[in-house]
Amino acid sequence: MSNRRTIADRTPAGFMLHCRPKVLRYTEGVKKARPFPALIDVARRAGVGAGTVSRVINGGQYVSKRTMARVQEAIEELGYQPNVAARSLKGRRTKTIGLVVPSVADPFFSVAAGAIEAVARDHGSPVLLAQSENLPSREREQITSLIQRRIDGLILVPCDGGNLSLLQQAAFPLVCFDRPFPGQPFATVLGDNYGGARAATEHLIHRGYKRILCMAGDGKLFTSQQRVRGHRDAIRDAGMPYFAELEVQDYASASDALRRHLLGKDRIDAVFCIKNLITMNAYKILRELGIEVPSSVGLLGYDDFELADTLEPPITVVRQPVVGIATRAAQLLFDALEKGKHPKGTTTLKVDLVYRGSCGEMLPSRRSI
Amino acid sequence: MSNRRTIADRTPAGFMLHCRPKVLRYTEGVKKARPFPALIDVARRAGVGAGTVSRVINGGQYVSKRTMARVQEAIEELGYQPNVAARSLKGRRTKTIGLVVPSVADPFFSVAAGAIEAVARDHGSPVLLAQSENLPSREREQITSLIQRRIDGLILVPCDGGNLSLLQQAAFPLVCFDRPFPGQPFATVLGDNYGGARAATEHLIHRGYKRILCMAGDGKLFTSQQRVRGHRDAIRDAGMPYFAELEVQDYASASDALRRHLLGKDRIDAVFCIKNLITMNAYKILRELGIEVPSSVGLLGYDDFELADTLEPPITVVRQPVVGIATRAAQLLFDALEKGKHPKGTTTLKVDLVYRGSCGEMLPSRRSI
DNA sequence: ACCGGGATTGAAACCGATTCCAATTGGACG
DNA sequence: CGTCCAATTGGAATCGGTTTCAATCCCGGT
Repeated sequence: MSNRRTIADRTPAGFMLHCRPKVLRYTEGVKKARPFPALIDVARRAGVGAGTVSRVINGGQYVSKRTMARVQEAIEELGYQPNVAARSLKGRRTKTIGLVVPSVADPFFSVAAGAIEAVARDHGSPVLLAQSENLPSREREQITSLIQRRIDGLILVPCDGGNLSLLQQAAFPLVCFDRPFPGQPFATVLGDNYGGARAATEHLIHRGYKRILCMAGDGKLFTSQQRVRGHRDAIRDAGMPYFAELEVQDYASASDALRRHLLGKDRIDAVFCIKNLITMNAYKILRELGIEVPSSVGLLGYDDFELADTLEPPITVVRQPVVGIATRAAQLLFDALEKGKHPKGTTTLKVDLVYRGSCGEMLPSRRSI
Repeated sequence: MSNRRTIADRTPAGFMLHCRPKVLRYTEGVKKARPFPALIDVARRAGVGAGTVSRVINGGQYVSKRTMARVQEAIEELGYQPNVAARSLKGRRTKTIGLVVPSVADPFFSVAAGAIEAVARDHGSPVLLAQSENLPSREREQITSLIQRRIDGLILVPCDGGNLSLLQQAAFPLVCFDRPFPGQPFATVLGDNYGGARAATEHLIHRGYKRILCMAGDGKLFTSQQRVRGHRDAIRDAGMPYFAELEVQDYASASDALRRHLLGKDRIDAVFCIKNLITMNAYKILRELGIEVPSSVGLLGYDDFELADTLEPPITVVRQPVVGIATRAAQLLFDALEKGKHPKGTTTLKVDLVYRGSCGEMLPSRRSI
């Protein structure tokens, strides 16, 4: 049985053809099996118009106390929850932001995601989470999906410049995080990769290490490139010879390369690891080979990690202010959204060199870069 | 020149009063500054009706090849992106799921979140991420926020039973993850906490340890309780005496308690840590005090962690199949969404006891529980 | 030229909010 | 008690899609 009602029920037949007026949207008494009560249901229950309920929900300007109370009561009774999708259709704001990271399982990005969610929540916007896996095509899919959901703004760890047109068309505020957008002046927040790596290598040199192996991970990534650059410049400025073979630019061969350089002739006497997991891996290998750290070989890692201070010896690292970077990025985004000040330029946050002992330092301490 | 057409053009004036027809929604020539082109823009560009464009987008049933091509072209030219909010308003599906975890910075949950996002993406649904911090009030806020966004389904790590009514009213599929919903038969996926802990303690006992300190973390959490229960039962079934003072139920006093029990009289000879971070902390303290592991004191942790196999000695742990649990939860949810089979009951996944050496085992190996 | 019927198509209702506008109400005041 | 102005209020258009319905098109068959 259909509860659909057309004008035919109320209009003389002759009118039908030329003048088909709007049908009443909700027919009283007919209970639609809607999962959630809608605003109109609240309105009817309180015996007021839709506009009035809307006004009550949005701060209650121009609504009498009595009406307000009645509406509030109806809202309570029905357990009314406004539909953000409908609201944003008219209002142009979804109160939702997007976050695209390579992988949330990565401790760096998971901590960042946590901090970003916290800021977003304080502003009443949940976070739509997407992972790009550092794949341009995946990134594109994810951004498209977020655009179709009309996010108010996006925090992105760009892995590719190819999606520029997508982003330009979208025209919502964008903040890049950890990496800049290739060749574009989008707002960006990141740690001082160059400075951190440079200070790290200078430290190694200063401690007397001469042949430093640089384990760079994925050489195509911006962070990796910057850190390698800092490393190279430190070597050059110290007047030391530069050896191309002492840079390992990919994950796959990293372990083998390290082993080779630790055992063959022309042995290295220090390892500079450009990322978390690489450092841990290098530590494992050094242990496995029974090489003394720091006396035979020095070890220095980029990114701090749980237990870095507990290993034997404790590992000296460059520590990025992850939460600070993430929070800053989120704040920039909400400044743009709420105060309209569109963020531009790059914010580079200082990093710390945390002395712990894997390069032969005495006491735990640190220096700000 | 307007080709705006109201019914007035075709209707005798007298009809107007009683029968006020709808005005055409878009007047050509007036370019609205809309951030994104809408379906109607595509329709006009292609010279077809809105319905036709909609049909093209949704699979192209009942559309001629020629029209189809024309519409596709218009979509390309305008860079049209459908508005999911508008779509879901009518269609009742937001193609978005919610995920509420205590904290994404926690490695356990970040890995889980990554796995869940991966499954969700495969189904074309991004994930709305929310953190509860294990606070009931926060959990409530977050769930409310997700409901207002009309998520299709929710994966929840419940920290409180107080939000039941909210969830019941919402009536979307819900899958609990890592913990059950207190007193409710919602679908749940978790590891075998009881069995894992029991096997762990049995192992310690079997290795000859007699006085085992159980560091339980937050004793109010389900996982903690289950594991403590497994631990107790193992002790009881071994016919060993049970000492209440050997259970530490909160984080704050954990370190002090451990130190006390390691140094005072009636010393313990093993530590069973119920969570990741607690294990790492215990390891630090054991090291700091110069206590030999496993000869003086045995150490066993719940949850595997990076470097557990590299510490000296490598740490024996109970390993949960995190990705498996998370993936299963996500799959249950999408089964519900796509195949309509509403999930019920609890799925308990097996855990592994990974023998590494911190309890005096010989070789690395493992046993499935 | 006429007819039946399936393939296409456009128009308009509808989803659930916001917002503008016009109408009504209420209170102060003369 | 009538006026006037401001505070309230209801109604309708609108956002951007989906979906139903009826109209039209196109065909072969007669």
